[in-house]
Amino acid sequence: MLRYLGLTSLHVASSAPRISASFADCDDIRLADDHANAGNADGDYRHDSSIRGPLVTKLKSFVKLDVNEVEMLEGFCRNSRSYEVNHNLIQEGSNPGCIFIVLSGLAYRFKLQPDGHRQILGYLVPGDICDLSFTILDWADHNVSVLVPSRIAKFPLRKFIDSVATSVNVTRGLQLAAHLDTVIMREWLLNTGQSKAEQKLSHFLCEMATRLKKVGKISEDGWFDFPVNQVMLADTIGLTAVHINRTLQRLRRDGVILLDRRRLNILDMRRLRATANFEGRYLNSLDLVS
Amino acid sequence: MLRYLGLTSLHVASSAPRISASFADCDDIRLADDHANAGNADGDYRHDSSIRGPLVTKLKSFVKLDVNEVEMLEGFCRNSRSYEVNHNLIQEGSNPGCIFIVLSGLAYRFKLQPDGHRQILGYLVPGDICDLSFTILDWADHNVSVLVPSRIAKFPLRKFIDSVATSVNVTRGLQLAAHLDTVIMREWLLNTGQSKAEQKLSHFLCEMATRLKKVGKISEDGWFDFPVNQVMLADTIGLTAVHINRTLQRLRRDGVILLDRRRLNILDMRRLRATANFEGRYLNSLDLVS
DNA sequence: CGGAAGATTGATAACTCTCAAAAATAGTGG
DNA sequence: CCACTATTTTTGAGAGTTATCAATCTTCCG
Repeated sequence: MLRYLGLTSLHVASSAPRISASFADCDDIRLADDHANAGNADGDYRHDSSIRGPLVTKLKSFVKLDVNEVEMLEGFCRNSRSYEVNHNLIQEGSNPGCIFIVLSGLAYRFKLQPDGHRQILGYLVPGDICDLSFTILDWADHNVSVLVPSRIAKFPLRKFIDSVATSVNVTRGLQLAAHLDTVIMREWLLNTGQSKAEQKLSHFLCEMATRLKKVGKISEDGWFDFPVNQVMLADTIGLTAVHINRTLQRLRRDGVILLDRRRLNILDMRRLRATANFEGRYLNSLDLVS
Repeated sequence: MLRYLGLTSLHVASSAPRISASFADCDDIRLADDHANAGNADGDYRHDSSIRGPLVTKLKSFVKLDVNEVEMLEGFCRNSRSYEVNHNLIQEGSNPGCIFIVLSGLAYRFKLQPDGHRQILGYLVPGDICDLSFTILDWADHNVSVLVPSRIAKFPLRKFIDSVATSVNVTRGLQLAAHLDTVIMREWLLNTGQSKAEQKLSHFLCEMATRLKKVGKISEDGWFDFPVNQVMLADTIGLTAVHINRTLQRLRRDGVILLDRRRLNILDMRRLRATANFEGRYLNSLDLVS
């Protein structure tokens, strides 16, 4: 029952004014290991997500999985460790030879240009894999780094490909996961093409909130860890940090969001979505209808 | 030998001041049909590209193909027709049930927002397929339209998937083609994140020139059809048409490009690449090393 | 020829960047 | 727990870039 206590304490903590660890890895370490072989009967999703780890939760939103398939996915996550801030998981131009699965924390994809410009290309929340495209070409065209202390599983690419091939459902689930990455990227293209800073920023906040909510990282009172600093926000949506700062201030002044010490609370989602022109559908468009 | 005459006339025409048809479909119609069953021995690539059609050329840059595999690809292109400007190939939210292969001309992917903003997400040059992701999910998250009169092949999705599955090389070639689309999209994200109009526009021109050159659409004297008007350029890189106009003028005044009546000539590629921070490597990174 | 679409121009407003400095916060070791 | 440093956030002023709007000119096409 210790495991449940661990979970409970997490949930309780989340209504306290500050959750220091929901993004850090300490909470989830035991979960990932203790419950690897659990094989519980299907419960509700919130329950599942905590017990089974985020990868299973994510794939279960795409496809039905039997016990063996869940076991396979958990096997991918068994060998995990904690990475410190700024650890480079994948280097542009390298051949990683393995895939990484984010179990807790936050990672990001980015490119660097000779002129110093850093463009952030995407974020990886718990349950996300980097990089499924290695099953096609084991050569990275961009970097992946860790944003906060994160627990991340590593699994040999060759074994991964062979395992996945044994299950139609897992194969399809992972294909859909990869496709969702593409869909999100297209939405980013749409968003960065917008002219106004407030709209771009709002859209990004909407997306992150929606994705984090899906993996249970937002507490009931609406607060969630949001460790993306203003320089990163700038490199994400293609503005300067100073301008990000002023845009955030406007959102705060208008009572749309609260943002303090790397924790965010969206007070007026309706308004944020409106200014963002945010249609969350693309994030759920691949989900099972059932 | 009529076929060769057809080719020759195309090549000759390309050194004349104006090539009216290199983007239009009339030239390629016969090629696609007449040579579907040619099965020539391997010649040099330039030769292949004209005779075999752009799809085979493209995949041959990724993988080695035997006669049967070439035949399969040509089979995909056999049922082709000409589409007029602005014909909508794929509608957001629809289930096309087939794939389209651009044989000649130019098509583009785009999204429309409620506020009227149109974002162009990518261009399809001859040899490009839309959309390989339908093999995963037959549901379009964006639109695809035709920019100039274009010859485009249509092939049933179900049959496509089954055929492809019979060949390891074709499967891998198509996977790489899909992956290249992703790589290009990431580069767009990098590019649209840049701050300066001149850089963004230059980068886009570099990319299009490089891709079109690869499929033999640029004549020896450097001219090529470039039917992307200033409104579309604006919607591509996220600026207004007026600003595009002024940026183009600067590029012309500086002697970097010539652009007249939908035909473009890049006079100073070195300078264009420099202002664009363009590293064409990403476009060739999946090619066979051989 | 005549209308439609596309390109160009000018003036002005709005937005975003740059630079530099100060304030607040986070992280570290004593 | 405090002191100290590094990082991050905030502020201000001014310059530079881009958007907006409306009009004119050019090209395209039937």
